[in-house]
Amino acid sequence: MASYAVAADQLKSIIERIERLEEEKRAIGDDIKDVYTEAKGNGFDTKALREIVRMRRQDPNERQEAETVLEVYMQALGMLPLFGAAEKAA
Amino acid sequence: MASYAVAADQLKSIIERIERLEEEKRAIGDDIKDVYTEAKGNGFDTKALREIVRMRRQDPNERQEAETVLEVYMQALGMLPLFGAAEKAA
Amino acid sequence: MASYAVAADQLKSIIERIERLEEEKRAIGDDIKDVYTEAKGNGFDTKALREIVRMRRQDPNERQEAETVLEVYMQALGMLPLFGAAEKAA
Amino acid sequence: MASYAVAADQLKSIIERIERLEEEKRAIGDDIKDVYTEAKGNGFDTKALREIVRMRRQDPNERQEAETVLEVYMQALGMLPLFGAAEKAA
DNA sequence: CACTGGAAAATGCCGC
DNA sequence: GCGGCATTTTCCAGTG
Repeated sequence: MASYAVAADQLKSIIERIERLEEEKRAIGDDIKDVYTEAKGNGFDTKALREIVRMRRQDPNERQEAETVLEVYMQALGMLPLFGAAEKAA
Repeated sequence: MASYAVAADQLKSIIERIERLEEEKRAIGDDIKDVYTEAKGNGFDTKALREIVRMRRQDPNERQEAETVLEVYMQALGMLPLFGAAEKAA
Repeated sequence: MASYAVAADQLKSIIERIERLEEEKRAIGDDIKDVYTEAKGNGFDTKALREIVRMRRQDPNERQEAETVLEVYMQALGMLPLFGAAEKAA
Repeated sequence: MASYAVAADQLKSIIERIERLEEEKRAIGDDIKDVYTEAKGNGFDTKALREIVRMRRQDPNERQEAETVLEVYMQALGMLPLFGAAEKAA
């Protein structure tokens, strides 16, 4: 019977730890939002900012590969790639 | 009192119409998923496919503008744009 | 070389199928919007309507989670289960 | 010309602040994952744990929607409200 | 007409 | 390794 009590205590502890961490995470998420809002107020384009952040987060090699696949498909569809592939080889 | 009954009938009708339409919408969503799955089975890169679809959906001018902003930011951050801007002017 | 052409055709076919399906999906989305708009014109509260639809959509899921250990955990945490176990067996 | 430099500095600052915050956020996300992993090692069902956390998170929202016409609609549709209106007034 | 909040899509992760 | 789930991000309608 005591074991149930122990389990209940454990459970409570787990849930509370998670909730505390999630609260922190949410707070930081809000901070991030604030930075974007402030940036916007200073005339920056938040969508472009987000894209920059995303690009920097990615592995350059992966990004490169993804881009290459994309261009092959665009070629096949007759969509001119915005930029030539040739100069990349250089 | 009858007016309540009428309203209840109207309400039911509204809800059911929406639910029917949402069911259709969901079914089409499943179809789309199937196409991607099949494409994947044929060796296509679904992520790139999704990007192609997204690009074709976008207004070319908007895409162009967004890209321009992005490059300005990348320049300012010393991130070499993957492709030169010069050739675009051409 | 022909294989590239084939792949290009396949690719076009895939993209077009997706685009067609997405167009259908979008049209249905518009229909749904129309129903809400019309309902609003008849004095219904669209927000509440959406809530109703959401609730009815979620119900089946809740039934499925009946077999989880959820209730045991809720008991241990002093959260009353929404419904007694007895009535579920019924 | 100096203004460009200023803007570039501002931009760098913004990006770096976001990246720092995202790193913190990611770290906390990892901590949360760790708690779940540890709990699992102690015999808890992580899926049920997540459900508990979600339920506790949603409760406040449900309280807020108390003032909607939801119940009227539910009545009209023969859906019993989860809780009586009387106890809400309390 | 910009902004906030909510729905939809997409990405990433975990379990099988 | 893949399918399904959860999270995250994006989009869009409603609102001030």
